[in-house]
Amino acid sequence: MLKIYNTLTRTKEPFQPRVAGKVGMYVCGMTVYDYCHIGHARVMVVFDTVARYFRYLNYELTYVRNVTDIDDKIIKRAIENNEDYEKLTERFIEAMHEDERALAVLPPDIEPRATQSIEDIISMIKTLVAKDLAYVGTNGDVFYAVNQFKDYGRLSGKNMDDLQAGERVDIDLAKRNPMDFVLWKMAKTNEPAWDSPWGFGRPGWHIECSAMSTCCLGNHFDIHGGGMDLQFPHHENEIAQSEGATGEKFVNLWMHNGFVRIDDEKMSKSLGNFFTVREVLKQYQPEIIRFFILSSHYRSPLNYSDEQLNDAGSALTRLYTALRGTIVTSNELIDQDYKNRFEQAMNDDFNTPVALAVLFDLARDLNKAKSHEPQKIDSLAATLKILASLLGILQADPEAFLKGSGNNNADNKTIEQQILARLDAKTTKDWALADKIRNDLKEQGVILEDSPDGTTSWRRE
RNA sequence: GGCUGCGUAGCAAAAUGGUUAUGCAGUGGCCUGCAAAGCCAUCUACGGCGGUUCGAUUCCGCCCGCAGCCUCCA
Repeated sequence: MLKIYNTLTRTKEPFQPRVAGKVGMYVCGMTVYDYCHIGHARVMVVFDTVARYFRYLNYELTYVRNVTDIDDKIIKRAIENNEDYEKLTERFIEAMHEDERALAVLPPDIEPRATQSIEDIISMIKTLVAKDLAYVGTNGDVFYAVNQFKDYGRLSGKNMDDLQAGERVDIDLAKRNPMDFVLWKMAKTNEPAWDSPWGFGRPGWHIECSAMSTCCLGNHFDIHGGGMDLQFPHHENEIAQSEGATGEKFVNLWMHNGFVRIDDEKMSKSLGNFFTVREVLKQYQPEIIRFFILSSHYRSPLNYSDEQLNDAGSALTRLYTALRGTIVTSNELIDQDYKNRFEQAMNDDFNTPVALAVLFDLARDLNKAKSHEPQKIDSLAATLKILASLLGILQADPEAFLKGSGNNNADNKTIEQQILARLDAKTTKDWALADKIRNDLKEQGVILEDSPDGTTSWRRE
């Protein structure tokens, strides 16, 4: 039985789909004005893994992840770059897709964009205004009247009075209540704008997600996800908008992933302490990044450091080494014990660290089978590869992974030649020469491994 | 100040009211010409103080420390 932690109730709940056998999941995606950093990668990988697991459990999943392609930051960046804002967003959407593919993140089923959903957004705002949940402020912007929505603050555990007691900066006098938030923002000269009953402008950030999610998945759907920081105010506002407009319950289950940190501090654009995915990819194989992300539970903080990435690389190397030389053919050989243990881990709120631990136990068994019980090799290897596929890892050719890491110099052909030379030296028992060749390669980051059958395999460290 | 959450061995990271997590690193052994890889064995734990309990790292309370949200942020 799959259990998932629900932010709304702060407990793990047995997962109950709204419609038997089907799941609708919406995840807040990127605002595309810059390259994705490792924090964004975490969202993509985490929810990709969730999506893979739902499909594995035979749910008919509709996975929606939006793209925010119009907002203040985009406009600002476009002006800085002296670039058309649509060119800018196209560029970064393409870059995002490249990063996704590198990280083995399967594309969502639907990827709606704010600028392509303007009609839906306007119609939702109209409804909110008609229901008196929204009003036009003194500056012409349309605001949501937070006081009109009784459950406001429930998701994030905020109390309205406490919030108002807090020191809020820049209270916008156009609003009736400082907590009210923008639904429709009037355009300044030369800003991108769409016509609306309130004049030319653009949607506020929160409304687009309400409009796009309900359009794609219906007024009421199963799962809504995103980073922790979106809990308040973004998701709180989404609930107020959607439930306010439709009069129906919006989402059953809210999932929030933890942050990536650097030196125990949140990685974020505003702090400037972020690493982009493509930056990290220059140093590490993409699968190492994915493994690193899955090596901690999705709700825990994840500290980013070279040491951690290197460890992830070593760990993956161990798994691929176990898989080396095996041939995976059929699914029917899958080992039930390991499958059960793996599913148990994943069923417990997607506990990927435990799921990975199962894979390591499996790898040890596989290594043992290689020397003692060859008849078990095929089944164990198949089990390892199939279970790993649910996490989006171990799908590459082991040799390709083991030889492919590193940013070093020696080309494969030279390495192979050196190995042949060393094998000659070994047959004449010229250990000095054999060891010299091995050491020279080692200095270039190439590790040699002699096998009992007289051949030598190699990998990059 | 209010509200969340966290504090596990050298590092990372899980589970659990009494029994091996797991990975990397260390130590000893097997294997090897020597290595590497692999296998076997093994050393480092549960922030502090109280309480509940036959027994707590695990439940409860307090304290200390850390992070996040309360403003755009995955």
